[in-house]
Amino acid sequence: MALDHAILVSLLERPGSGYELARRFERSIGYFWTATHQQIYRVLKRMEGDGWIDVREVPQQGRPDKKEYSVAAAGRAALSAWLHEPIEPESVRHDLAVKIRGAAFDDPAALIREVERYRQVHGERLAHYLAGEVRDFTGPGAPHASGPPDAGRELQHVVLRGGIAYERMTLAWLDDVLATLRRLGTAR
Amino acid sequence: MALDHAILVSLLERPGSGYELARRFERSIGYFWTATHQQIYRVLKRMEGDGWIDVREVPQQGRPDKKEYSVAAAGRAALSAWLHEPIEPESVRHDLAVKIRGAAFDDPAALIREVERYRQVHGERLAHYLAGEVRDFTGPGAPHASGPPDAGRELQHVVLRGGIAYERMTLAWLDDVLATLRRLGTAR
DNA sequence: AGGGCCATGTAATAGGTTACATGATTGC
DNA sequence: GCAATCATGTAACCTATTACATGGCCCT
Repeated sequence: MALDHAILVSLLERPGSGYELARRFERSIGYFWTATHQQIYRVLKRMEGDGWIDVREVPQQGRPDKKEYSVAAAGRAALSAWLHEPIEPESVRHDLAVKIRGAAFDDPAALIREVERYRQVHGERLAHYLAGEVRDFTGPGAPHASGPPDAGRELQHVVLRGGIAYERMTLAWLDDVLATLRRLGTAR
Repeated sequence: MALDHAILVSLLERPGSGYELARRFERSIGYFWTATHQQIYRVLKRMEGDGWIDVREVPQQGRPDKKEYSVAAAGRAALSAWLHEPIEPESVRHDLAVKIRGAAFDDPAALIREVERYRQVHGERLAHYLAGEVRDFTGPGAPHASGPPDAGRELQHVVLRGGIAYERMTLAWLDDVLATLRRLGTAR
């Protein structure tokens, strides 16, 4: 279970409310860990009960008040313990791979449209990551573009590079899949 | 939920027992979908109840008897329906990415050993996939190495190529991560 | 005698998804 | 007036993981 730890990391990077965390899980952190607001509120409540995080009620005008969470000493210790604990590389789950093998018992050509849709989603994700990279890391207006090396920044960048590499690899593979499906469609 | 469908595909490729399916999920099918025997037995029972699969008791000598499952007409129809249903590309979950961003608040150098361990596991997976590719698809003794194009075979191969591409990409990224961590370790 | 493989399962717990629920403000 | 955004939550259900449980055969 790493949702706890993903939330702790996000709150260390910047304290925020459950709602704000949910938004981050749709963007940056969400590139490599997903969570819905329901999950987040549940985990926040549990971590607050365990003394891992502190809450501060923040009144706002023109908006509902919010609870701003920040990481407490116990939470930092729990994160540190987890960081030093070995974890096994997870196996992937690809619906699409199941569908491709299943297509052998159905109509392979019918899968082409589905694969094209996948291709488009991954193309959009890649464009989004690349835009984020320019904005936050490599572009001229990027924060601390020239300055002392910042560990947090470097680490965020290397994670983003992983996302970019993943999307590029996926796009190339989807092209391979499409070529294979088209070949099978015309072979007979 | 695609475990049902992954099992149906596997049983279409070759009927087998729950135990055999569990072994397949450690290998071939398991490259892109994981499941433990407990999950598999539960789903088999449910699919049998729904008439998606048929069972045949197979007595064996020197071994416990087994139940051999095969896909029934209703199961084939359910698979076909799922194949024609659009699915969203799933988001990834990478513990390691959480750890890398978390390392900014701990000791980045302490992560090096963990990343090296990951690197080794992925290197072994790649070697395993490549050996399987030679054995089953590209090697001289591969079945149907020369012959008419076989859709099932081609589709299994393109899925395997996806696994190979994934492992290669991951290894390259882990090298990038290691270089970044080492740079941060020596920078101060 | 002990470990590993074959073979099937139950039970408890944790984690994730979906649907429902409320209510104010801002902009079109 | 309607939709979107901000903000928080409950409840039901489904899925997945972990631990426990059994028992025979084969090999060293």
